[in-house]
Amino acid sequence: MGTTKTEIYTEEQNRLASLLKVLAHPARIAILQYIIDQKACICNDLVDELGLAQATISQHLKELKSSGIIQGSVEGKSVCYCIDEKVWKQFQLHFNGFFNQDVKIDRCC
Amino acid sequence: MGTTKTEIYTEEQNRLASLLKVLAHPARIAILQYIIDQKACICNDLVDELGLAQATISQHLKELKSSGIIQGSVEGKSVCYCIDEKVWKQFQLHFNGFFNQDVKIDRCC
DNA sequence: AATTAATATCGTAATATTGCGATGTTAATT
DNA sequence: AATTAACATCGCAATATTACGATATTAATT
Repeated sequence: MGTTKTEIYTEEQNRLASLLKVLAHPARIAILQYIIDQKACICNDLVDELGLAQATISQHLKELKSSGIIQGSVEGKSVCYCIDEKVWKQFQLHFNGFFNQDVKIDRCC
Repeated sequence: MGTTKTEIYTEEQNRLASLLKVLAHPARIAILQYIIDQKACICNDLVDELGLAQATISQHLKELKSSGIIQGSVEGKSVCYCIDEKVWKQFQLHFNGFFNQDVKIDRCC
C-alpha cells in the first residue's frame, strides 16, 4: 500500500505526472526562475537567494538535474547550472499538449 | 522538519507549485483526461475505467474539486463531475506564464 | 602540504501522500 | 419501510518527500 499503481496508467500519463511532480515544489520553481533570470548560477547563489540549507538546495538541484531540465558543468570548485534548452522545449510540448487542448463542456453541471 | 517552508517563497511560486501538485499524479491526469473526453462523468465510471478502489477515486476527485478545476453536481444518487472551464482557463494562464516564457541561454554550460 | 571553498551524499526526523477496507450518508427503488 | 446504488469519509498501513546537520569529496589557494 502507499505506492502509486503505475501499471494501470498509460506511458504518457505516467510521464506527464512525473514531469509535473518535479516542478510541483515552490523551491524548485524558485530555483528554475532564478536560473532563467540569471541565465545560470551556482549552488551557493541559491543558498543565499532562498533561505534553505546547502544540503537542501543540492537535493533539489539533483532532482531537477535528473529530470534533465537543468544541466550542471563543473567549473573549478563550483558547478554551473543552467537550463537545458532542448529539454525545456520538450517539457513545453508535453505541457501544452495537455493544458492547451480545448475543453468543450456540452452536458452536465 | 519535513514541512515545506512556504514563507520564504513568493505567493506566485507557492500558487503555481500547488496547482502543479494537484496534477502531479497519473490518476488525476487520467481522471481529468477522461472527464475532458467524455465531457462529464460520475465516480463509478472512473472506478470502472481505472482499476482503483472507489474510496481512492473519491479521494482524487475531492482533491481535484478542492483545487477548483472540476466541479460536481448532485444528480439523484450520483454526482456528475465536469471541468470548470473558467478555472481551467486560469490554470492555463498560470502555466503558460511560466512554461512559455522564453529561456535564453547566453553564458555557461 | 595544509587550508579553504563549493558541492555532494548520508542518515535521520518530521511530515505528506497513496491506497483501500470499513463504515456512514443520501436518494431512488421495490 | 426495507433495500439498493452511488458516494463520501474515517482510520490505518505502506511509502514518499522535505529539510538539515554531519560528513565526504574535489579543486583552488596559501
